[in-house]
Amino acid sequence: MRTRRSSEKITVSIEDVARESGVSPATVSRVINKFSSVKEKNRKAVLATIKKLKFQPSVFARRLAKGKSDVVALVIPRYEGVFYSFYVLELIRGIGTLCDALKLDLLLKLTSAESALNYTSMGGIIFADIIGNQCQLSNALEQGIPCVVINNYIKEIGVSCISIDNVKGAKEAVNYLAGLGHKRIAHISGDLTTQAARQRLEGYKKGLKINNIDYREDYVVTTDYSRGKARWAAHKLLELKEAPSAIFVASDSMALETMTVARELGKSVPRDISLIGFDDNPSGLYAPVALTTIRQPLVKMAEDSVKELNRLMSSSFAKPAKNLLPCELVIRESCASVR
Amino acid sequence: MRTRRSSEKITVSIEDVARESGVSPATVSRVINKFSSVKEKNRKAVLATIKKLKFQPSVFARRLAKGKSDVVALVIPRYEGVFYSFYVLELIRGIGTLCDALKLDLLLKLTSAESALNYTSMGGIIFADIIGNQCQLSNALEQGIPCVVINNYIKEIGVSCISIDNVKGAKEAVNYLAGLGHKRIAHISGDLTTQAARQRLEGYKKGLKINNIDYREDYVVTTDYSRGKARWAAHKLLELKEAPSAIFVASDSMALETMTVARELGKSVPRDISLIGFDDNPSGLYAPVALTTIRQPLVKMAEDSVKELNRLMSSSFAKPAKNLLPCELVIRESCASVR
DNA sequence: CTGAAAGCGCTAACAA
DNA sequence: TTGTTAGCGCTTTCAG
Repeated sequence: MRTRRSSEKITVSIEDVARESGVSPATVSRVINKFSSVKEKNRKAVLATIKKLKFQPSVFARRLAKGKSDVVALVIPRYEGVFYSFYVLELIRGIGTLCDALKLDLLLKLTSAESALNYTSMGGIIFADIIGNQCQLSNALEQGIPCVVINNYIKEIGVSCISIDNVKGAKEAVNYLAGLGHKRIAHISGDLTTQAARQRLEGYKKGLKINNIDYREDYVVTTDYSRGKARWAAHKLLELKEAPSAIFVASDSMALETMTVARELGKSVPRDISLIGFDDNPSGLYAPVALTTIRQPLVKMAEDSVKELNRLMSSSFAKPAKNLLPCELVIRESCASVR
Repeated sequence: MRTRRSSEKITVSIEDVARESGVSPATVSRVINKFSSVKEKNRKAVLATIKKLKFQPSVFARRLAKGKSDVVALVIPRYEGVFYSFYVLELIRGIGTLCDALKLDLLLKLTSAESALNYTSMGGIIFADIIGNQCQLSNALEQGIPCVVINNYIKEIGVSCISIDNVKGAKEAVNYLAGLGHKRIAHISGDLTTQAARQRLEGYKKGLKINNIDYREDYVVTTDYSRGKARWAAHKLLELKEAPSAIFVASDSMALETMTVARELGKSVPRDISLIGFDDNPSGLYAPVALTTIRQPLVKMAEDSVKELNRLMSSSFAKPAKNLLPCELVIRESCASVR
């Protein structure tokens, strides 16, 4: 006897379709799953009833029976300033669009680094970054769930990584400034708990070395990527007795804040101070002086991450792959050469 | 006999926990679901085994058995320019954070307006906007799924709406300009297939009327919210024989584009042309001249939408509610008074 | 307070 | 080519 909890929501099941079409549930299932073995006549009948009854196969029942899930979880560690970084939005855009195309469900996990995830619903996980949530990553891996990490090149663990060459990008930025004749080049660094910030700092140092410029501790100020901190850092640098003539800033949004501070202090960009950012945030285009920056291929990273995850999800034999994408110097108007 | 498909993924089930703790599956289930009836001793034992075995209850099995889902789907119609509007990101941020807090799963559906959704997985739906996807909305409603619509005040249908008072906001913008002495006030409108754009246009007209300014057709240019179109519209208006002295632009990103065009044409903002936007996009702060704008409480809208959806999902008797939030004039530097 | 047993809606052998 | 049947892992009466 069919007991229905109450008349709350009327769900039409595969059995209803089967009865109505005069076939067995199995045949209906075969039609849904596009088995070629079903006789054309039956297929048509089933398809017709499905439409007539507005039947939609229960996603949960199907996943339970199949023993696997086509859900991609996008885990975004929630830290101060993530959302001002332009980074996340582009990622979501790229990942969301591709998931839709590949008929994968996208589960958005905007969560604190410590919170435990229930992995049973996830067919695979994309980590937008690893910031204090290594634990989530290693647990997932231990559970045998395919994972892709964006923005972090992790050598130690066998996990797929899609990241950009931050060191090279930063080096290039400094190189460019040095090429314009700058000797006093400072750096506003991001949150050093992120690998990207650490690598950009490293690239900055390398860039100096290549150009035989001595590293000065007072020329490096560390922030948490937030605008507030950027403002503070900009003041610190611009009010230095021997102020820098150029600053490489670890993100565009912070570079824009720096530009604002400079103007408030009566300094002209790029005449008095050259500025170069990182991200290619479109806001940089609308700044008083268009911002020179390092562009990272965010949408490509996003798409690659889904493709890679899909590959891992499709075959249990697939081995994780590491991928390092190049970034590109975008010259606009915020840097001048010094005579 | 337990047949396991292959040794692919080892899942530990509620039965394993039961056996290991010397109780029945039902008791384990009761512990998981925090039934107060379980004897303390048993609860402890079960909890211990759960930890020991790293057991996580299968989300799918649970949903199937319970017959309901705690998944919130956020449907974002994918149209040209959605992602440049700042709007979406703020929404995702607010919704994502609150869903996490309420332990609701967030399913992101970045999809074209025509594509059919499988509603069986969704406990409720938030529509980020209704743009050509009325069909998805009415189907969902017909299936009895709780829905909340953001950014659209739909009178005709019994569905919860969270929107802002676009008409009033636009009126206020025009009022402000008129108050500064402007008579030649133009409008760059957004995509008129969106309700927001239509209402802003309406508010613009009302604002003119209140101030006894005649409506001129050549002073209104319609776009699709994209930057390219904004550029075109700006040219069209600024190169008019009798050019306007002020423009109310339907979005900040378009206002910024307009500002750029004005400067390219050698016009100074706000001396030659006053500009006011809509959104309070932070980019406006970094513009050559800080943008005056109308602020909409996006994060509040986002949070309210989740709360409202949660209310609807919690009780099948809950009736949909309509909510109109006010917006606020933010005066910065892009408008000047005319003598 | 606990356990047995019957589903939830679908898939996947196995037979026919 | 199709139907029968036994699960997938959990919840939920209903007894006890």
